Amino acid sequence: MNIFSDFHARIAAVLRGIIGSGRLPEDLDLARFVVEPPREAAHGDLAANAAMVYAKEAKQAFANPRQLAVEIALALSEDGDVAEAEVAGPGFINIRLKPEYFGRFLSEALDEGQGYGRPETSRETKINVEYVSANPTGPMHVGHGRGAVFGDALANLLAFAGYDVTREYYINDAGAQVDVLARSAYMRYREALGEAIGAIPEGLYPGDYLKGVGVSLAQAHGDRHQGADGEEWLEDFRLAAIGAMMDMIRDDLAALNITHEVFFSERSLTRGPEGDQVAAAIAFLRARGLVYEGRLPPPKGQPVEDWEDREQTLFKSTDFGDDVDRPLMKSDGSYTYFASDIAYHKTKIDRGFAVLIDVWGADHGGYVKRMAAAVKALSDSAVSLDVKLCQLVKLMRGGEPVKMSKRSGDFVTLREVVDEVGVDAVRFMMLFRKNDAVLEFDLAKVIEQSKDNPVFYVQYAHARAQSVFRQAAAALPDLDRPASALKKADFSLLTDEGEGRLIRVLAQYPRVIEGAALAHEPHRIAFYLHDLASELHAQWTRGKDQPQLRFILEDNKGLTIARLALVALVAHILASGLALLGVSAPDEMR
RNA sequence: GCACCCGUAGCUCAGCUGGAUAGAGCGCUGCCCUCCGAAGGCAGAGGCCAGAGGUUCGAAUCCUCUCGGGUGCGCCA
Repeated sequence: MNIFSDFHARIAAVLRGIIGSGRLPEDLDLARFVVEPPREAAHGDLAANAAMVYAKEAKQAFANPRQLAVEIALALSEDGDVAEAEVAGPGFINIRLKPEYFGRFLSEALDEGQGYGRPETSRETKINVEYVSANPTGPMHVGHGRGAVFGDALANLLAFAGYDVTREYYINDAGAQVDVLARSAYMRYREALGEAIGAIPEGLYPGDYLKGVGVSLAQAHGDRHQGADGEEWLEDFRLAAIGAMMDMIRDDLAALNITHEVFFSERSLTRGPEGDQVAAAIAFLRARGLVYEGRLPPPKGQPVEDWEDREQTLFKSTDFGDDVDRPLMKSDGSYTYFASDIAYHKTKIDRGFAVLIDVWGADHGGYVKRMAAAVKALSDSAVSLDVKLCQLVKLMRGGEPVKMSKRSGDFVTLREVVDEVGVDAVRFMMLFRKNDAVLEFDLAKVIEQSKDNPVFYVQYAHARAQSVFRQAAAALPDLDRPASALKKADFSLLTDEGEGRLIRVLAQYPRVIEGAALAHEPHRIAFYLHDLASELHAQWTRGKDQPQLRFILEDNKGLTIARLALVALVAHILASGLALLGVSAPDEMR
């Protein structure tokens, strides 16, 4: 149950009445106004801006927005659930709800349990979330981890919001880099056969993580390819190395509780059973007059050393808002990465997705416009693409940056971080920041058991709620089994101001979910949970100075049940919200 | 040179797609522990929302420009 959308509907009904009387236009867009929590609690429980939003349309029949507001407020005062509706400021309609309404709300929300907050409107839109898509050439680093956690939480969120979500990973297994990988594996293969290979040559991947691949290649091929002149081993080694890297990446992801439903191979676009899908995609665009042969001006800024002015195959991305048209073929006749990516996104469209979300690193920001242009061109603007860019992660320890030398291949891997601080800390902290803001991740702080550590703070709130139930069972063993009794609690007993605040925060959860899902911003959930935890901790603390505010009162079972119900709902939301973030909700944290 | 992202308290960051007197944590100042969990609690100071225009009932939020920081700029993915 969402009290904001409930009242949005009620106000819309009032507006329809006014439309019926001819004083507002027939085609008024009733989705334009909002019902929201007022900043000041003194303003009531709900605030609506309808009168101001429709000020223009109301000009004929109403002298000013306030007059329209007064009429709406008047109608609302007739509503049995409304205690008071008044007009404030330039035309805000402030609504105070009756306690019985909140009682019904709490009862219904408890009934929904952990499903509380799920949007009431069920949407069946198919959404594809492509995330991670790290190159299969080595272990994942912390930056990859951010995109991974972000994409995963976003997918959870969208699924909770009722969308049909597919989690997908695009394996970049077709370019020159995987040849480099294969050659690097070849060095390790020779090493495994006992050869002294010395330092890994410049341009190859030096990391130790390929040693295992070398060993298994040596086992599989013996010394057959040792000292080979040509590279007839390349194809086999490439496949083996990619396979091993993907296994490693999948393991790293599993350590973060991340699994994808689809792993889509770039190579399969040209070598799969469907034939050359890149050629097909280009032909598709060509048929629409969006591909041509032409010349591109040399790029400004840093001069390109070997710039060669030549005619090339270009996609007319400028027709769709890009800055320049983009090449589809390299000078050696092979496809550009962009061409493959066009074909890949075409498969998403062909597979019936109406919304595409790509999660990339911020360094790929320059690529967004052309991809958006491609999706528009491919779908005739019917499919939307939202590219979420994740900013970099600054790894810290106790306020000091963690040194990483990339040259020696000695960088901190995602796996090392997860092993050190745990999944919960990594996931929560990655989501406790907007995706496009740089994230400082302090290895020391995130495992601190203190109020300063948001991970702990939120998890502790859940543990504390559970602790209340344990205490209740011990203190009042003859209490009616809470689970069944909670719904029927007399919520009118919850008259304390702190309890009122808690209820108001609870009521916002569906709104937060909806907003976060719409904006593709899972961090909003993390911040909301922090607020909710804060409100629970605050109420708990008030019980220290004011014993009558404690959740458990041995001499007042009715009030105790009502308060336990409140705590139960908080716990449900904490558990469900944390689950969306992929963070555990422990029952105790001793 | 161009494009995109960012600029909010001393620091790290929110700000619910345009709402009312801009918030949180840390740090700072001052109080508070016999008490369901003090791994805390309460109160206070701290702001030209980078700057200047514009849009309107109303702007941190939208538009334009300027300044400052980051990212990227055929045949890398």
